[in-house]
Parts: sequence; C-alpha cells; structure tokens
Amino acid sequence: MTDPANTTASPAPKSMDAIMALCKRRGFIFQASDIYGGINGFWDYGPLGAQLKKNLRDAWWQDMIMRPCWGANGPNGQPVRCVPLETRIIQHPKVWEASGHVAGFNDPMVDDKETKGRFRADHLIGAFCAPIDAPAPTTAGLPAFTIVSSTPGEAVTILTDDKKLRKLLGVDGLEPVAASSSGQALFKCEYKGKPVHALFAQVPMETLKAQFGNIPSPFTGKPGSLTEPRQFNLMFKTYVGATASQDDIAYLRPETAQGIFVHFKNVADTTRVKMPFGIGNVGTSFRNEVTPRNFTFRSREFEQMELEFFCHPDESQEWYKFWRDFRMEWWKRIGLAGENLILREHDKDELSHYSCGTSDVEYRFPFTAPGFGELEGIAHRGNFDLTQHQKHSGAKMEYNDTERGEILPNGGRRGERYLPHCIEPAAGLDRGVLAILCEAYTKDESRPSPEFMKFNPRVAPIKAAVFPLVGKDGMPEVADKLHAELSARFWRLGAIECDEKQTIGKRYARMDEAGCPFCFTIDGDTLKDQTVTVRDRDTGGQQRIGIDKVSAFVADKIGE
RNA sequence: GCGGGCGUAACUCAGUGGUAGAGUGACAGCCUUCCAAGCUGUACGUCGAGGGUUCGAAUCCCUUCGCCCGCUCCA
Repeated sequence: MTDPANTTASPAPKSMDAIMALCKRRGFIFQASDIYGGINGFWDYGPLGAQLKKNLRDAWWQDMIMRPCWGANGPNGQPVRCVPLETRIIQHPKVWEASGHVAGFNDPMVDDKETKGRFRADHLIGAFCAPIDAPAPTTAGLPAFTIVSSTPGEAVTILTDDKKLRKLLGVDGLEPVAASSSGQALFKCEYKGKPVHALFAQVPMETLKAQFGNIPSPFTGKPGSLTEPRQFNLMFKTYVGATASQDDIAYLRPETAQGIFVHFKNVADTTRVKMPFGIGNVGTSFRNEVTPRNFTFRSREFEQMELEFFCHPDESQEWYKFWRDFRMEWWKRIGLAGENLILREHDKDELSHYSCGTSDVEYRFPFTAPGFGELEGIAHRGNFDLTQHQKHSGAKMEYNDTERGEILPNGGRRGERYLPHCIEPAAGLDRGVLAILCEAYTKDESRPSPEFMKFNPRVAPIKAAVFPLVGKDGMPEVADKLHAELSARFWRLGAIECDEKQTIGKRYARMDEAGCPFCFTIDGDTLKDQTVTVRDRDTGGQQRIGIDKVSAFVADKIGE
C-alpha cells in the first residue's frame, strides 16, 4: 500500500462497516462457512456478488482477450493479439521451484531488523569458538559470529575471499585443522586477536529459536537484531494421490502466470500467433497469508486475471508503457473513474532484480484511506520466467521470429531466434469487485433510498427492473410481457427483475440497494399511449419512452 | 505474530444474574396511479462455539472461533 504522505485531499471515507452490512444484507458477500463460525481469510459471494464478479471477469475477458484494448492498435501499429489459456491450480512442483516461489517462501526465515537482510534459518552458519588449548568446541553454545551460507565449507570460502567481512566480524588467519566432515568444518583462526578453534556448523534450530536475541547478526556481527525464525508458508501444500507421502507433495498455485509460461511454446506452436502476442489466464490462486485482513482484500483464496504479453526485447519498453496506460483506462471505464484510482510507478529500489519497470493500479479503499491498495500490477518481467523454465525443465523456450533477420534472395526473412520479453498485467478479480463495491456505495440522506449502489451498468448484476405501478388494471400483464422481452434479450448479461409487491417507492429503494441502474414502470398512461417511465437510479429522475424502445434503451446503456 | 474492541433476528442495536426485546427489513392481505407512504397480520433466535461457577447465565470466569482497528508482515 502506498504511503499516504503524497496523496491528494480525500473525501470523507465511506464506512466499511456500512458497506459490509449492505453486502451481507443484499447478498453480495457472505462469510465462508458462515454457520460454522466462518473460516479465517475466506469469503463467499452471494447471488448478486456472484453475478457482479462474473460481469467483471467477462469484461476483462472481452477487453483483454477477445477484442484487446477495445480494438485499438498497439505501439507497433497493429491490432493487439491475445489468446486465452486455462491452466491447473496444481502444477508440477518443479514449476514453483523454477518460479522461485518454493525456495523463497517455504522455509523458516530470519530477518535482521537492523539491516533488513533476510535469510533462510537453515543457512545460518555459526562459528563456535573455544580457546586453542581447550577441548574442541561443539555446537552446544552460542556462535561467536555467523555467516549466511548453505554449507560450512562455503561459509569458510566466503570468509576467506572477503576481507571486508573478516574485518567486520573480527576474524583472520583461517587454517583448516581437520578434513571437513559432513556439515561441519574445524578451523584454527584468530578471533578478535586471540587464537581459537572455530567449528563452522549450521546453527541448530533449537538454538536459533531460543537464543535469536543473543546470536550475532551475519550482517553486522552484533547480537540483538535478529528475529525469531518464522515460517512463511505462503504456499498451500497438498498431496497428489492417495498415499500422502513426502514424495507426493504438491502446491496450490500462488499465481496463474506460471501456467502461461509453461505453455508458452505450446501456444506459439499451435495457434499461429505471431510475436508480439499475449496469453491470458483467469483463475483461482491461493496464498497462506500471514494476516488475512480487510474484508475480501487479502483473502487466502482469490481469483486473478493475468495476461502475459510476449514481445521482442527491443520493443518491450513501449509495450510496457502501452499496457500500463491501457490498464489504468480500463479500470476507469469499468467504473472506478474518480480520484480514488491512481497509477503508481514503482521506485527503482522496489523493483524485482529482473524487472525494469513495474506499475500498480491502486484504489483508495475506505480501509486504506488516505493511502491506496493494489488492484493490479503491470510488470516488465524481461525474460526472467522463460529463462527460469528453460533452465529447470530443459525445454527450449526460444521463439523463432520469421519476420525478423536479414532479407533472403527470395524476399523472405532469415528469421531470428530469441527469448521474448514479457509484460505482465496481473489483476486481482476479487479486489476489483471489492473496489467496485466500495466505489459504488453511496449514501445520500436526502434521498428516499439513502443507501444505494452506483454500479456501472456494464457490471451491474441486475440490469433492469420492470414494475407495474399498481397490481391491477392490466398493468401486471403488460409488465410481465416487457419483462419477458427484456429477459430474452439480456439474460446473458445479468438479471432482469419484475416486481409488483409493495409500494413503488419500496421497490425503487430495493433496486437502488442492489445497484440496478434502470427501472421501467407501467402506469395508467402506458395502457393509453404505449409509453413507460424510465427511472434513473443515480438521480431518481424519470422520463417517458415508448415501450417498444425499452430494449434498445437498455442495450445502449449497458454497452451491448 | 503482538495489543485493543466487538460478536444477541436478514440489518442496526437494547438487554449486565431471574419469562430473549425494539426499530428496520422480509412475507401475506387490504389500500394505493411514482419514491423505504398507510392499515392489519405472520414468520424469523444453537444470544458465535465449548466448558465452568450458580437454584438459575445473553449477563460472571476459562478456553476457542470469527470480524474490525492499530502495530508487524506482505516473494
């Protein structure tokens, strides 16, 4: 989330409690496993929420895959080309090794609070020292100093090669005493000027857990700044097959993107797509969040809409900017048009080591205000992922671009082989829904219906409602007919409601809370002149149109 | 992970040791020709869960689950 310091003056934040109450009351969002007391970090969608979410997902699919960027040309002057893909939640475990997810976050990690350095707890090699004439040291006590390394032997090598580090830690003159056994290495050296025996070995986990406050930091040599080893099990573990042994461990994906990289060649080889092109994947992902918080914002199960757009390295910067700008426009057009939406370019020190540009589309949620929360990240990932998968799988990921290379005598091109670069607009579907709910929620005490949901008609779960003003004089029959006509035409996009119960004001109010943009009312005049009133949700205003024009009116408003 | 707050009807909440309540909403009927209007009626509760104290617990104690807030964390 963004530091609130550099934000513009914000309007009074909406009450998250009120939004959550409405979500429950009207069936947008329920707590998962509600009758059992709920389960931390999981939320379900009710009837209106499920349709709202589907409409947002469909909008992404349409505007990113089927007709990318509303039919606009890309920076190369050509229409943008994208194809869909659907990959599994469970992938081969090696996929997550290649992507870096397993290595980075499946081990207990220790942080150094002073330097912000982080390392795997089992990579902390300690030097256990004892005076030269005393019995040989063991790993029972506290290490005199520590080094981050995967093996004791490597730790000694690091020390030997790094004069600066030796000085920092106060050690010098390393000489092996005995051949290193597995997991340990005994050396003679000077520590803070005194000759000692130093046993290099992994700091036992029990020692680290109990004494983390007294163990010297590998970055400063001083104790007191290390944190307790903490398990970052952000990957959901499961077992494939019925035996559930260690060999059968698999993970639920933490992102959909890797499925795309895995199939990059398959798609390129089978669909006649030509560089540049994108592959989109929508699906559920899982992260064992440390702290699920803020309604659905940080859920443990969530849905992503990810596009990986592949292009020639030379064109990657232009495409990065293109996607970044388009994605911002897209969210605006979907209904987040106000000043609560910002595009934020990451600072250099925020970037991953392989990325040469990342932006976030961020929304000012009531619970982040005056700061912002991430809706989507647009990252220039270079060729990092394809390189990783090429390395780990052994499969060749190079693309043969037949539109590049020198011109041959026959007029064709020689072709150029390269690893494409990749631009990744990765959006959170559930976060998008939440942002839309927050943006749509409006409170206006001066209205007969003070609370209402100002959904963009394209995503509104209920597209229109038809009411007979009163339940007699043939009005219900006319309403039923109009309702049937609208349903037949628009059922693919959302619900068309028909309601003759209660007073008209109550029915309008009900639709306002559900975010239905238009209500059509059959009244006495309808029977005489074949017109109905259209009541606008946001203004409460009315106009009369011919009953035969209603369908076209709706189609126009919902952008069909 | 730490600290604070909360949990009673679909929603908002009252009830602090003695028969579980109100408003709103929902539903049915009447009425009603455009904005939660009116009248009548109906339904809706494991008082978050488990245990303890007590003659008796929504209420006191312990445990636990969930949500919210603040720190922390967030590849």
